[in-house]
Amino acid sequence: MTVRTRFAPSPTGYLHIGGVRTALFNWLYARRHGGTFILRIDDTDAERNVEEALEPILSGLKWLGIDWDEGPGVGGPHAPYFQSQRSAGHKAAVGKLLASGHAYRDFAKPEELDEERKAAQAAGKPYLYSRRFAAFTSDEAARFAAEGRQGVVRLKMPREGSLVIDDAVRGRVEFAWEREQDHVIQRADGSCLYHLASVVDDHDFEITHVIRAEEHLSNTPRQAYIALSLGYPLPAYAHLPLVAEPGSRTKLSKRKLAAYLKNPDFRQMQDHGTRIAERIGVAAAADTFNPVIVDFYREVGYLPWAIDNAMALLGWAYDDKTEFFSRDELIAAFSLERINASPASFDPKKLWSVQDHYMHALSADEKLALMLPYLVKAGLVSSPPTADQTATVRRVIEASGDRLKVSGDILGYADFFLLEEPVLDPQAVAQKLAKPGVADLLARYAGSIAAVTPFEPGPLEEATKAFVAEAGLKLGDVIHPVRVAITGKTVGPGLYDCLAILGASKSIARIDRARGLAG
RNA sequence: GGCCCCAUCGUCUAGAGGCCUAGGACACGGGCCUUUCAAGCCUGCAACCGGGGUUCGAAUCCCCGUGGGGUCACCA
Repeated sequence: MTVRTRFAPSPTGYLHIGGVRTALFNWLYARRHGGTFILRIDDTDAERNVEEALEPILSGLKWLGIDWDEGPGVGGPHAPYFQSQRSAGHKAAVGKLLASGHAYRDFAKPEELDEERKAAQAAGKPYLYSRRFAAFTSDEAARFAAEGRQGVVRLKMPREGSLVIDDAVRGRVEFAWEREQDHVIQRADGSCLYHLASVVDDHDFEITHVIRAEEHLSNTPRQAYIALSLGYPLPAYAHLPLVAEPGSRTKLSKRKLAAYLKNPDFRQMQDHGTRIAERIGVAAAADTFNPVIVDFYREVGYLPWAIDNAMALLGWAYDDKTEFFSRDELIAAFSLERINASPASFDPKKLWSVQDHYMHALSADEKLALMLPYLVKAGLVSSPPTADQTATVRRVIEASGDRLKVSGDILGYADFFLLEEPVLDPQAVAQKLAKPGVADLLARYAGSIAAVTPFEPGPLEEATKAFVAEAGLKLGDVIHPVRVAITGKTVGPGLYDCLAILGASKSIARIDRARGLAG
C-alpha cells in the first residue's frame, strides 16, 4: 500500500505555526514511506477572496520546503484539489447516505431544536435529538415542506454500540454511538458541511493516513460513521498533541495574541521581529505579524529549516539526545510511534536556539546572500549593491560572527558602516563619551592610529595597546568611547574590525567629530 | 455539564518493570575567556500530580482521585 497523506487548510489568510506542525508531520510521514503528500484546500465555507487568503499558506509551505505532490499549482490525478469544486461528489454521497437510510432529511427549526436541548439539560440528561421532524419518506418531506419548513440532511447515528479506533498516537479509543449527535451534513441550500466533504475527499484521494491535531479526535466518530456507511475503508488515524501556548497547555490560537504578548519570551521575539520589519517596510501590525504566523519568520529572516526542525521537536523526539536533523535525516528518523501524546507548548526561546544553531553553521557567503536583500530593502545599499558595498557587508558579516541570529539582524550591524554618519545612540553617548577628558583622549588616540599601516585589525590592536600602555590607561578606557564615536552604539563587532572596515580616513573623521560631544 | 484525551525538571523531552542516585536540550545561576555584545568552555540548580493495588522490585502495569486540555455549529 502506498502511503498517502494530506494537509487540508482553510484559506484563512495566514499560515499558523500549529498548522505547520501538522503539515510537517504529514509530509514527513509521506516522505519517509516513499508516499504521496497532498495539499487540499478546505474552502467549503465559501469565502470571498479565496485566492488572496490562500497565497500566504501556499507560499509559507513552499518557503518551509514542505512540498506537495498533488494539489494547487501542481495538479494531480484526483484534481480538483479545492473542496469547493468537488461539491458534486459530496452531494452524490449525501444521496447515497439518504438512500441507504444512514441519513435523513430533517425539517426541525432551530428554535425547536433549542427547546429539546434545554429540556434535556433541565432533566440532567444528555441531549439527543428526538427526530420529531425527520422525514424518512418523500411524503413526510412534502408535508413538512408544505408547512414552510426548510430541510437539511442529518446523519442517522446509531444509538447503541460503539466505535473503536486504533489511533497511532493514542492507541485504542472507544466512543459510544449514543453520545453522538445527528450532525447536519448538508445545509438547506444544498451545500455540504466539512465532515461530509472531508471524508468523501479523503476517500477520493485515497488517503491512507489521517494525521491531524487532537482537536479532531472527537470528530472522528461521525466521520468514521460517514465513511463506514458509504462503504469506505477507514484510514489510519494519528491525532497529534496540540501545540499549546507558551507556558501553558491551552491550544495556541491567533486570537489570543494579546495574552501571549504578556509572555516575556514571546514578547521579546515579537519586538525583535517588529524592529526589523519596520526597517524594511513590512507592515508589522501585531495581529498580522507575530510569532504565531509563519510570515513573521520569513520576513524577519529566520531559516526555514530551523523552523521545521524546531517544529518537529514539538511532540516528537527521536531519542534522548538527537535534536538537530538535516532534511534527509529527519525524514529517515521520523515515525508516528515516537509522537508524544501530551500537549507541547510553543517555546520561543527554544525556537530561537535552534535558529541560532543553523545560522551558526552558515558560511559568510551564505549569510551574505541571505542578508544583502535586507540592506537593499532598508535602503542601506543600492539595488543592486555595488561591489564595494558587497565587500563591506561581507566583512561586516565575518566580523559579526555569531551575533547575527536572523538575516534581518544585519541591519543593526551594518548600518553604521554604510551610512555616511552613524546614528548616535543618546544613551551610549551619555555613558561613554560625555565624560571628562574623553575629548582629549579621542584626539590623542586618533593621532596614534592615523599612521597605522596596513589599517587592519592586527596592527590596530598593537597600536591601541601601545597607546594605552603609554598613556597609563586601561584598554577599556579607550575602547568604549572610540566604539561609540565610530559606530554610535555600545554593542557591535570587535572594535579593531570596525575600524578596519570603516577605513582610516572615515574612522579618524568620526572620532574627530565625536570630540564635539565628548567631555 | 456529557464524551474524549493528557499528566517526568520552568519549557521540549528520554524512559516500554530492575540499566534511574531519573538522561539530554532550552532557559536560568556561577565561573573562565574577554574591548562591548554574542559565541565558546567549565560548572550548578531543577521533575516522576496524589493515593491505593499488582510485583522480590514501578516513573514505567491496573484502579480511584486530583489537575490540565479538547470537543459538543446549517465553522473548518
